[in-house]
Amino acid sequence: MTASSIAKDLRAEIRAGTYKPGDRLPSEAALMTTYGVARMTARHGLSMLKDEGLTVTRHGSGVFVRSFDPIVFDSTGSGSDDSTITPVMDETDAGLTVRTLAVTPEEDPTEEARRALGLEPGVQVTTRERLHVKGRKPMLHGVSYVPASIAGGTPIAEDEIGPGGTYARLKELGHEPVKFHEEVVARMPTIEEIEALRIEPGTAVLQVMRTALDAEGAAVEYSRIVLDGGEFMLRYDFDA
Amino acid sequence: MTASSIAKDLRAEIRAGTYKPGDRLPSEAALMTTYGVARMTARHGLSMLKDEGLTVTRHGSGVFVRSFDPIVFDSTGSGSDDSTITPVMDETDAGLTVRTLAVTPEEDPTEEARRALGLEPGVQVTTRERLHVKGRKPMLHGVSYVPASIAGGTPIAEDEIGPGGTYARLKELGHEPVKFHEEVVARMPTIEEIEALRIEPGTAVLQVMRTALDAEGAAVEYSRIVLDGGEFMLRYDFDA
DNA sequence: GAGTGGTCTAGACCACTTA
DNA sequence: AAGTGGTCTAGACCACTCT
Repeated sequence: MTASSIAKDLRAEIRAGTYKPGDRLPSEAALMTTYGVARMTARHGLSMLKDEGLTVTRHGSGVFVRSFDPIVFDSTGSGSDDSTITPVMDETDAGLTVRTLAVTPEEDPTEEARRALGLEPGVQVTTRERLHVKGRKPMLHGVSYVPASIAGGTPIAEDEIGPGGTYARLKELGHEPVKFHEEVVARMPTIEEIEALRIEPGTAVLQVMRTALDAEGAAVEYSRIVLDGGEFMLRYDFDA
Repeated sequence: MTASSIAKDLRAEIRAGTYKPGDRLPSEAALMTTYGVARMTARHGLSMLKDEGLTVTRHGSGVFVRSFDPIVFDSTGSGSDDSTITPVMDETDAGLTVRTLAVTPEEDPTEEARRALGLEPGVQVTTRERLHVKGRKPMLHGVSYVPASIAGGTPIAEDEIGPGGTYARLKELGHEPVKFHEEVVARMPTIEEIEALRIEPGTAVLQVMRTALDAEGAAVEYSRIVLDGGEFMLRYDFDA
């Protein structure tokens, strides 16, 4: 018997519902005896399921079937219900609270932000870094860049930005975002993200890169948002 | 020395650019001697990088730094350039060709499709399954569901659907899609997807679930699209 | 204390790639 | 043929959880 066939059997049983979300799978010792393999082989079989995102392991406790009941991240939506957050409005629903990690009034932008905002080299930006938390679990990490020529001396460069967040302040400053451009990739988390968002092995992250444009078509904000793929679903509504 | 510290060193060297995309990393044997560890420990260190999506391994050849140069999947876009595909228009750019895998004129929908289309239990659908391929590499797998009451007896239920695909035929039938609703999740691929799309270890997939609505607000098509996360980036343009 | 998963060692044989 | 990664064994010690 091989690690792959152990994984195959357990995977089939999970799909069939023999093991349901939250259930514990057989221990490594149990798999060793039932399949007659060395411990490393049983472990390898279990680690395959973990890498597929089918299970989570708890040290000293066991291997458990994972569940997925996502929060909806709705960029195009205006309203929101209990399980939806609408980041453009900067509301926080779905039991999430925002923690502002850092505000830097003037800073050299990352190359990525500089290009998204269409800035010349050397031009500075105001940077806001935040974490959205649900209970004790960090769910979403966001960094927002606004040209310092717009944000300087305004609440955007302060720790307390006020109700409605960056977009509300931009509107007051005559730079209301009217168009948005988003790019989305799915990738495995970096080590830093695994720690910051406490991401389980076998979980991908969604990275959303959003550029907000004002009525003149000028880029007034760029956000780089990383979401725990095990916790979120994106939603977009648009016309043909 | 531990597996983690080997991974840490190599990760830092990849980020620093010591090893660039396409470069080969030190072999397991080399790591055993430089770090003075057993082979399984060196392997474990390398496998961490693979699981993070930083490297790809080629059996008998070595471990190489991965590159990411994505094709843009632009649902909201109308035009398209060399590296963009606009699925709503059913055009295939970016060197992709479509292979129709199966067309089923009448079938019970999956529960997922039934709910998205708002159909009563027992109502049947026309199903089209396709694969988008770039050279020999499968890139995207899509399954499309249209109520059989609409698609029956039309080219949508034929192998050859004609220019413009499902959306062009729906328009001719008086059910032009005017609104779209998309949901996106990032997850690890299933075994079937790993085989069908030839997905590298450490790569996530993007799953796009799209519902198309006609002018009456009726759902006329539901698509479930799975994209290789190592090959694609999604793009959305929308107004506030 | 008993049971669980996490890590590491030392060695074997196999499969694939490159030259 | 030599070098590479893929798999498995048998055993050790450690860290964490549960009762």
